[in-house]
Amino acid sequence: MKIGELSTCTGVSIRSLRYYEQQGLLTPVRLENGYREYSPFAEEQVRTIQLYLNLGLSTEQIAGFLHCVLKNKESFCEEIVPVYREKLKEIDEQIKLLQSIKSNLEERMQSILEEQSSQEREE
Amino acid sequence: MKIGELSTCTGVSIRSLRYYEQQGLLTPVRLENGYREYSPFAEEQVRTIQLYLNLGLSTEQIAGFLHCVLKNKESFCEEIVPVYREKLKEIDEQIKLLQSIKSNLEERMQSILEEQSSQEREE
DNA sequence: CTTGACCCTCACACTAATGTCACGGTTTAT
DNA sequence: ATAAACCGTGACATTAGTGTGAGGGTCAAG
Repeated sequence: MKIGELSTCTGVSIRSLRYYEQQGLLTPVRLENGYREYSPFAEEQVRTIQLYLNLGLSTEQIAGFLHCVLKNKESFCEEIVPVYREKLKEIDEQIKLLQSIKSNLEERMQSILEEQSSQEREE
Repeated sequence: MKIGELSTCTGVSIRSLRYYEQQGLLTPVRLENGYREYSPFAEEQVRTIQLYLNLGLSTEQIAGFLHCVLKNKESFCEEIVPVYREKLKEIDEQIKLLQSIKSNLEERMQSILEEQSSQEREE
């Protein structure tokens, strides 16, 4: 399978496929003419990469356990647990920050709206 | 007040003060020697900028209402309401996304831990 | 043999605020 | 007069994944 086919059947851009290779996530062989040749398993592999990217993991983190996940069930890969834990912690912090900003914004919004309506009554 | 003093008394780096100027948030006059001279109000102005940056607004957004906020009470500035609304919408989307990723991660984590403990019992 | 559809590499752009370095002028105190 | 402490501009780096374009090789069908 050449890169164009893999791109079409996965919906991932050629640019991204080459980037994943550069990050060590894909290792196609090269034909004599220099073209990348992907095994049939590459399709699933790309979908797996996308799955983890959508979980907010970096290519570097994914590179750390991808080889294991592709051979075994995810639950067999101990490498993945600390990554999940770290990501969860990070997400919790982000949510907390966003919620505090949200409260702050809502309060300010409320003050403005109240004051504006009281000004209207005075006019 | 020169830039070093303003930096010291606000805790904002000189680099950032110059950047704010470039973004139209600060407009110090220039002395004959080319040095920036800030008015005494600049200190409050910088604190105000920081406040809005910490609410996650961009310098461009801040530039849109800063002049008003510095002259009037915030509640007098209608320009600010749509910015707050937009930011709130954005934050809600981010929180939603983070929470769905969080659930997903927690489920996966749970599966792994359950399966691992069941494997231990088999050994 | 030419055209079109592939493929290759390299490299710059993007976002946004900040850090940092180079290079050079100014002011102040000794 | 010289050194230290300021100030100025300009430019590159950072993050991480992706888009995009240049310039050029390959291959298959007509």
